Amino acid sequence: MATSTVENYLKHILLLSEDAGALVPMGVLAESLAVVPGTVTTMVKALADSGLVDHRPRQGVRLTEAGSRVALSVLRKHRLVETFLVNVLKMDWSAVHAEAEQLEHAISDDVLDRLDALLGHPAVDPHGDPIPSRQGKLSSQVYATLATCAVAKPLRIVRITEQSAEFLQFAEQNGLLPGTTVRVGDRNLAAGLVSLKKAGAKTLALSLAAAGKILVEPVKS
Amino acid sequence: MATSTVENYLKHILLLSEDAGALVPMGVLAESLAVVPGTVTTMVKALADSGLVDHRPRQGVRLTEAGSRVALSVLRKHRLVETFLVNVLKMDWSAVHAEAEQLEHAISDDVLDRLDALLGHPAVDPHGDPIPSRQGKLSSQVYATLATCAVAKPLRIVRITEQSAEFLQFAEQNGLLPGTTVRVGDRNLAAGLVSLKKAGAKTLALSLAAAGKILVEPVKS
DNA sequence: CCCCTTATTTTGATTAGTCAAAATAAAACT
DNA sequence: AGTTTTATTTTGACTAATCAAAATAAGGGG
Repeated sequence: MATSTVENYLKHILLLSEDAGALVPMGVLAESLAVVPGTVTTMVKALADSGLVDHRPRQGVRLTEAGSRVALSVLRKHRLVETFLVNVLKMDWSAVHAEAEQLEHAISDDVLDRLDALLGHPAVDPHGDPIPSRQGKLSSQVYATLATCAVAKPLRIVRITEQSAEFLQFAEQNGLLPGTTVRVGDRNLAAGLVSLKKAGAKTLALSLAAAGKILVEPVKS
Repeated sequence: MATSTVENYLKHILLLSEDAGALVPMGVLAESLAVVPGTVTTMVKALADSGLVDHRPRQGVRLTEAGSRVALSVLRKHRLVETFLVNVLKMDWSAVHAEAEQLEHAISDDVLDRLDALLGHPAVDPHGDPIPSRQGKLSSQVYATLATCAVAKPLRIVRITEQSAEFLQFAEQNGLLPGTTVRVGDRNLAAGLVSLKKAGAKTLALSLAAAGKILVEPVKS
């Protein structure tokens, strides 16, 4: 099991590499980790020995496949924990980053999966940053869902991520088809309910699970 | 801020001292921490230097006032986290101890308070062990509440911990007075609801907040 | 009272992670 | 090209936490 220091190095390398595979200069990494450059050189060489990074002396460092897996897992924990802290514990936006910084190293995969389910499998965290999937995919084209989007803002439904006939019928009967514009009136995570407003129609209540299957994008107005 | 190793030493000393102030032998502590005795001697001397414990050479160690505060705070985190994992994330009883062991060192007081509120201020964890109060009081005579007790088992109401007239009237009108025997039918933490069964009466739904104010004890039958 | 067992403490080493400061390589200007 | 600036790497040292194994007390029989 990687120590939390190792996890941090990998996470920072991931976040600092512009596009996948780009070399991160040692000085930049040192700055980001609030550590002197010499320390980074030492650690990075150790990480390279364990096969987690690829170290190009005097040039920089990048993640290997194995390192990338670890880094994405840590990032997933970080962002899901942030989402939990804001959506369930009603914590302040600005305070959650520091908290998550600690918790991301202490939380197990099992707990994480349950948290993910509780939150309705959000695609983005409260800041709008994409949450890597369980399989370690970090999609750049990310849609929010009705379970995770901003409230009160007008949204266009873009996709229903559920194949079952029952669910699709339910969506059709309530006019929740791709293209439709809706707004989330209120979201009560404790009760697992989302209330939805459609122009010229009465308010509709939706379970969190159902809401999580409806992808939306902000309407540019 | 105490390192998590320090927190662990203090927590173990607390749990191993039969009554407050009893000396814990070094060997017992070493066993409990899965560490060789020499290590414990070294660490305990360091803890004594920081004023967290009182070390009696060749006899044992006990917590000081300051050490006790830290230890109780860690224990509170551990037990509240366990309660959260079982009651909200529906994790297995047996698995939560190891998880909480990690999380207890990563969680802030702020997060803990919010978790405590979400759970309805439980007095005991899923194992029935008492949860220290925010002020660091660990009551030995501990009652469960309708928000935290075992389901389906018959329980006698022993106390209503709420002074407001409205609440007491509500309790009286629904026959929830000390001495009454009830059973919890189902508890849905996501929805914040507890359903209550009284012999020869229809099922009654109660909010988690209300349930948390009603202390009960198991009926010995 | 002396020896023997048992618990505790010392001593010397090790690992992970860090810093300060000197040494080195690469880039960037004249 | 030659020199200066800048980034990186080395080197030596430190802290927290640990172990192995030797040294030291404390008690408990005989």
